[in-house]
Amino acid sequence: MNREIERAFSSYLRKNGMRVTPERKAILREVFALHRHFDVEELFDILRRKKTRISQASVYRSMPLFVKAGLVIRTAGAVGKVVYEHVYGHEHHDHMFCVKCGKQIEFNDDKLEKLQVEICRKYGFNPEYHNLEIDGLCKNCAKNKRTGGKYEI
Amino acid sequence: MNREIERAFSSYLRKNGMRVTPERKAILREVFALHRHFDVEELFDILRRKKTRISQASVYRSMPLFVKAGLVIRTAGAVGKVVYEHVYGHEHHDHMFCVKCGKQIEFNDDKLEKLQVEICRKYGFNPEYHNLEIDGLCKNCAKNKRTGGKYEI
DNA sequence: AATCTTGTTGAGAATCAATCGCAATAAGCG
DNA sequence: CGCTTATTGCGATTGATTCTCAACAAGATT
Ligand SMILES: [Mn+2]
Ligand SMILES: [Mn+2]
Ligand SMILES: [Zn+2]
Ligand SMILES: [Zn+2]
Repeated sequence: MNREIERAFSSYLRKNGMRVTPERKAILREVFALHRHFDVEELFDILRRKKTRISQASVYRSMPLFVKAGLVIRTAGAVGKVVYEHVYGHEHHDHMFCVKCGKQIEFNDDKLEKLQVEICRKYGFNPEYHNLEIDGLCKNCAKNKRTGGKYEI
Repeated sequence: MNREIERAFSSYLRKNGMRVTPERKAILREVFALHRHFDVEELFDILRRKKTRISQASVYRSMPLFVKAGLVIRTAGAVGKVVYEHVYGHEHHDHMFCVKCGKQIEFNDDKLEKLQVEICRKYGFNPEYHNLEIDGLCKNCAKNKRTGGKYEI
């Protein structure tokens, strides 16, 4: 993981009278080693499978800190589940999600971003953040005709 | 509530070998009397405050039926909570959500919808449904300078 | 380096939403 | 009116997240 990230987080902690602990650093390291969306359970499993003896409670307690520090966001996942993704050093993107095979496509369209801002202006709304998830069928699943599908909406 | 909705739902039930019960009808009636996003807890409270003696389990069991029948969707709410909204007879719309006062703006922009379809085509993706939530500050809250805010992201 | 203050940790209990199991009930059909 | 079987209510259960609290340790102070 990047030194820069660790420094950014430590700085955030100190600025808010919190402490830099090995647990927090270890969790953060895993978050940035995971290049996909994940939930706390997955993250905890990974930490447990390694030597670390970090408690579940600490993982749950750390996530909101990462979010507030601007390093991680809560993002799109199966509806109703809390899912995270690291964003520090990444560009903003939106998602397509195949309801049949679970495939996830990340995309970024400049025209779309601009259009959203424009629409907000019409409503006098000040956008800070947005989340767009398009559900449907990926190229593969679209041709192999639809059947059941484990990721029902 | 509209007779038409009840008929549509009854028809869906019969078509699938399920039964039309007074409980299901009562829950559906409340869902369509509620003109905003809601979670199961709210819905159950409303039902309980009225004469009805419908169990929580029945409410939880009914929601997926309404969704499958195309009368209701799971939609945007505080991230991580399961929130519903009735859609039968309503046009598709997206949401802006004020993180300070909780105000919700529903909007529909044709250009935005078309652009999304276009982007999907580029990825060979077959969109079926999408969910766009823009978080930020509403007109009012934007001028009254930002402070805390009970609806943190 | 030793000491002090106070934020943090781990473990398990507690909480909360959602689901389940089952006996009693009642929808739908002949 | 009966028969079949889906549905209900209730309480128990699961699963995720939060809380409690005593032991610990980060970071400031001397
Ligand atoms: Mn992503
Ligand atoms: Mn809406
Ligand atoms: Zn697919
Ligand atoms: Zn507002």
